[in-house]
Amino acid sequence: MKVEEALQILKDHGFKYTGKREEMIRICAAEKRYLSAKDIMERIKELYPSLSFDTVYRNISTFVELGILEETELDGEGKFRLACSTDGHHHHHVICTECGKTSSLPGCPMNIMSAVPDDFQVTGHKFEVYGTCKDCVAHTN
Amino acid sequence: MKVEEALQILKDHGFKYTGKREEMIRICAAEKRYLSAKDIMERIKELYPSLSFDTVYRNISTFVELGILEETELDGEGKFRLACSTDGHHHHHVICTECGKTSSLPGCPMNIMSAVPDDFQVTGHKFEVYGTCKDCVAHTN
DNA sequence: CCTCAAATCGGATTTGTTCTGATTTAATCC
DNA sequence: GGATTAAATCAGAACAAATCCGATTTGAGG
Repeated sequence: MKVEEALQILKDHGFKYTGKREEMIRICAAEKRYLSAKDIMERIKELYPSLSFDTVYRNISTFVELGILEETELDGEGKFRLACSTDGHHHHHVICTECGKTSSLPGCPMNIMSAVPDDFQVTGHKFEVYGTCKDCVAHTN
Repeated sequence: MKVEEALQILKDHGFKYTGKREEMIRICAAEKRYLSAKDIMERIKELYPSLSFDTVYRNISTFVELGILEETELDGEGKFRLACSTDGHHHHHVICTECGKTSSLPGCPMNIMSAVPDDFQVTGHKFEVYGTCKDCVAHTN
């Protein structure tokens, strides 16, 4: 997803444009990596030194609800990255547990889903591969 | 996994036997369901009314490290269930997001893993299907 | 039994996140 | 363009899950 698309989605849903929102999206768009709320805070401080965490958290959850950001959970805290599903097919990621960097995996093991017992109404699924990326392996040596 | 197996694992690793540990394992063994630390606390209060969180949390993480319990995260809190991988093949679950109830899925989409880029050293993976179980669907109607 | 490390207690503390009420600001309408 | 208004932001309090701490108890081995 591109920054402009994300801003359009916000507009289409009647949300106001603010420089802070755009900057948050830009920060997420800048890296193929999951960022924590704290990471985003840190980066946004350059442009908006007095941004409160409330704003960051509230905007993040708006973005997640609108499908602008994807969420996962690492080390007991929420991590976020710009959604990329709209770029093409539904797919999943390998995630570096050290730095959050991601890489796409082709396809989705949805075929298994046909084996889900009838007494469950499926609402979603998560498939994530965890690992250590080249850079982080190097660092720990 | 059976309660006796779990206790044996503890013994083999030089951990002491305590009634509280056994009871925690029994509680988890009693249901094919993910329980939160709070759930476990509640249930154990019948036998041990004055158990402290610390004990529950510390024991839970010991159990997870030893592979006695499996961990996941729902609604921003850790949930746990007795590991069942040792019962047979490596597999995954459908999880009811309302009550934590689980049902097994056959196989694992590890075949996709061959597509993981070389610059990632894989350490683990998670595949979970989420849904609402029959009972919980009925409840919300 | 005695000893000692491990386990537990109880409460304080930390950390990530959400809430609240007051203030500011972007979009709309005259 | 200026007034209006609902949304966005702020600052800090409040919250909940989880961890840490020093003091006390307890299981296992000698």
